[in-house]
Amino acid sequence: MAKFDLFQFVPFRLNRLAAEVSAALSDEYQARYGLDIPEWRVIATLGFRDDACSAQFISQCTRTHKSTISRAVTALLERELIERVENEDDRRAFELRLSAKGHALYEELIPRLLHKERDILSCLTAQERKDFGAALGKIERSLNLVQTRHGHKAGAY
Amino acid sequence: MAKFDLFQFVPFRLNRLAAEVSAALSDEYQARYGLDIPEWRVIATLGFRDDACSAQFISQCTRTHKSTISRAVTALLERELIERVENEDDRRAFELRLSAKGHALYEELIPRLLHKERDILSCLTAQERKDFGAALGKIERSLNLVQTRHGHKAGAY
DNA sequence: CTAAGATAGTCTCATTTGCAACCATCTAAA
DNA sequence: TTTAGATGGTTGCAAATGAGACTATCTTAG
Repeated sequence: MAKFDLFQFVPFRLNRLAAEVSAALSDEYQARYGLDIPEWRVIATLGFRDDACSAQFISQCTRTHKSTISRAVTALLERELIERVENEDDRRAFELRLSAKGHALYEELIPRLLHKERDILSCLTAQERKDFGAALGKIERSLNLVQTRHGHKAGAY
Repeated sequence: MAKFDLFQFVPFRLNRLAAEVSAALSDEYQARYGLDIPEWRVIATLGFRDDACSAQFISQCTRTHKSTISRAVTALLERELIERVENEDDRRAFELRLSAKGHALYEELIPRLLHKERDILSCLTAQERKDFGAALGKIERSLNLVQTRHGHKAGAY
């Protein structure tokens, strides 16, 4: 059998790398702002979109379980970082959006995170970064992880 | 502020991708062989190395908490997939190695996993795969995730 | 209109995991 | 040697997470 090298095995490397990068970032949003990962994902999704969106939407596009998102939403509502209003068209769903306070946090946090990302990727040349991103994109598309313009997982509809 | 795009944010993408790839692989080692992720990591590390190694070593090179490894080792001992012998030089540590049964499982599992990996990366050209691996390597090295020939985390010693 | 099934969100429960205390052993320094 | 601190491994506990039941609401077929 061809010798197997765990440290060359891409799934393993992705896991390890993702864990490490997350740990590096959590210094920013966790230690400084008291956000855990699901909460940060809610904030990031709401901040990214100008209009409101549902918990379901956040769950789908961040690939986080709906119960996890539900808890994060509850916590963020209590901290008044987001707002929730009834959806007139569908009273099961709620429209979520950042509050002014949440938006301020978002605007403060984003540059820090982008800076961290730049740090982490600074070991690559500009071309390598571009190629790396493109490769990630290809793999994402082939695994059906990508969002369409309207934020729905391609292939899920 | 420059508009932030969560879906272009590499840390987020790595997390999502790693989770998805792990899920795809766990069909193999979980459903088929009843191994969870930490157990698979123990098996993979022991199978990769010809000689025995300690739980501590596995913990370090897979970046998995030592208590998690300890539990995985206990489970694998019970299933007789690995063996543990006292280390004469240091009676705190144990030498771990695959049992014959464990080795058979390893030999059976590895081709399946490599096949899955190939599937996942088949959306890339050979050159892109090479470049992607190289980029991962650069990032790993810059984050100090890489192992030396003797299996120690570079920079940790 | 009604019934059956789908969907949004919450909640409870079981599992997983990290943390940290702990024990045993080893190392180094006085 | 003695002692203080480091290290390998285990375990109890608490926090985080996913599965899935459940309620309320919506949709669609008849």
